[in-house]
Amino acid sequence: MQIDKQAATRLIAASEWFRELPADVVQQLVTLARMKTLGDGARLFARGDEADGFYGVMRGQVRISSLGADGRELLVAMFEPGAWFGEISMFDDLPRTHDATAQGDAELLLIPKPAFRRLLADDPSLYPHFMRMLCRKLRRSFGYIDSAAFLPLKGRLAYRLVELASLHGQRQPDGAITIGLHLPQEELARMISATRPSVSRVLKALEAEGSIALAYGRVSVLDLERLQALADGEDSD
Amino acid sequence: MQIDKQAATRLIAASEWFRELPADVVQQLVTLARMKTLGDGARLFARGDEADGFYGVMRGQVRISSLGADGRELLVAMFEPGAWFGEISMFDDLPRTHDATAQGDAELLLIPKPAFRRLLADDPSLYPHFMRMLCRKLRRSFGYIDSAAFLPLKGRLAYRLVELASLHGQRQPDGAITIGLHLPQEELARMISATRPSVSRVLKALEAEGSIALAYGRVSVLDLERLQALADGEDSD
DNA sequence: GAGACTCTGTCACCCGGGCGACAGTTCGGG
DNA sequence: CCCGAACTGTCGCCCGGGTGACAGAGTCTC
Repeated sequence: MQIDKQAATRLIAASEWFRELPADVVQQLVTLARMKTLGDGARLFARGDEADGFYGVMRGQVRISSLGADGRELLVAMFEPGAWFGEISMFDDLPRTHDATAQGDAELLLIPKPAFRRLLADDPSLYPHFMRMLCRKLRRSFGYIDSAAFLPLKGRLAYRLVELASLHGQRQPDGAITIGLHLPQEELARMISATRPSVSRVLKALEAEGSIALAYGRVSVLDLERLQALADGEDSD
Repeated sequence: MQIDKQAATRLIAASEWFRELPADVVQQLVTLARMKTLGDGARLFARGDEADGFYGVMRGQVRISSLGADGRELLVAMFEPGAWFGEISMFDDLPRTHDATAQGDAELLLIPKPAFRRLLADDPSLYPHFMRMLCRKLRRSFGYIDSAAFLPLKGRLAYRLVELASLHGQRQPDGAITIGLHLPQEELARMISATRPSVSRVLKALEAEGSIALAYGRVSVLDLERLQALADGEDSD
């Protein structure tokens, strides 16, 4: 698997994780990095697997999810080109917390764990930044927990749409925010642990209110304030 | 507020967070630490507050919780003497993520944020350890999210009891594990976002199975395996 | 040991949302 | 351009668990 040094350098240097690294360290990482190609639906790792390294997305998408004992899936995140994931096991040396599978053909850059750890050991000044990244993830988890604990389906969906808009949203000339993911209702349902028909009902309701616009496998946010209010539990139905 | 140097030294030196610190640094922390006394039910901080420091429990208990828009409470954790909390805001400099109130009269040790940050700055070798602590918290969050997403009430309760047993359990001579907290059903209900009557029903069922023993405001675990199986979603009702 | 408070058991009623199913629509590939 | 696959709208039925309420039991205080 030939590695595209240009692209790898860009992926690393532009990432939130490594953007503060000096150029020579980035180059060093590039030489240590490996390429990984995955076909649509291929599993990268599963919860409980020992971790091989830290992954960056070059092409395609990676789906992060949890599987219930009954086979139901909780869709935790979708990573797109430029994003990095899998860091937790780098820091605590424990197994993977989630499943990761390719969504569409994907190309990933892998920084092997030894390389990552050496990077840290060589330059401890990286820690504060990485720490902040972890804290951010924790805060996001707490937000999700609260939304799951307090909100009815409509609120949870609104919460998730706000998040998706901020992570994957593209502002349109008319002010709408299109979510740049293939988002069938089934997929949304898996994100908020609900069922497809329920999501359908609520989406229709939100559309009727004018809060969102719907297209085949696609959602746009028209009234972010309104969704935010719903996500905050302002139950003005 | 006079600070008991003996006790403070013990609290710091024995903690999971600071146990690797050399004695002189511990002493330095003691001199920088402040004492805080809280009456029953007094609020230490609320979500959104700016953070003043890192807290250790000397006496009493601290309740960590989240408040929904409708006033419902999600009980996240109860900290007892020896435990430390409030670290997230130390690392990312952002506001508190949860509410903290005293449960019964409590005495806390506060390491002010500047002191904590200086500690880190002076000795970056502390980072890896703190990072692991954060990762642990993240993993716990993920566990909670999964349990909330996949398990019915009975499973969620079992999950929580297993956790409580490991955090607050005291092994009895007869092999039972008594949970060393005052645990009325109302309290359990707040932990798993359910209602008291439902918890009552499920507790009775678990008692009838012989998985737990109940007393007034107290729960003992008799069959940890069984609870674990329920928490894993093995739905052999 | 009386009274107050807290905790527990258990009702009857209700409702959000799951389940299963099916028809209609949109899209994409040959 | 057509066919099959993927997606959506919408049923009717059902059930886990919420709501409100009340009586009984345990515990603490004075």
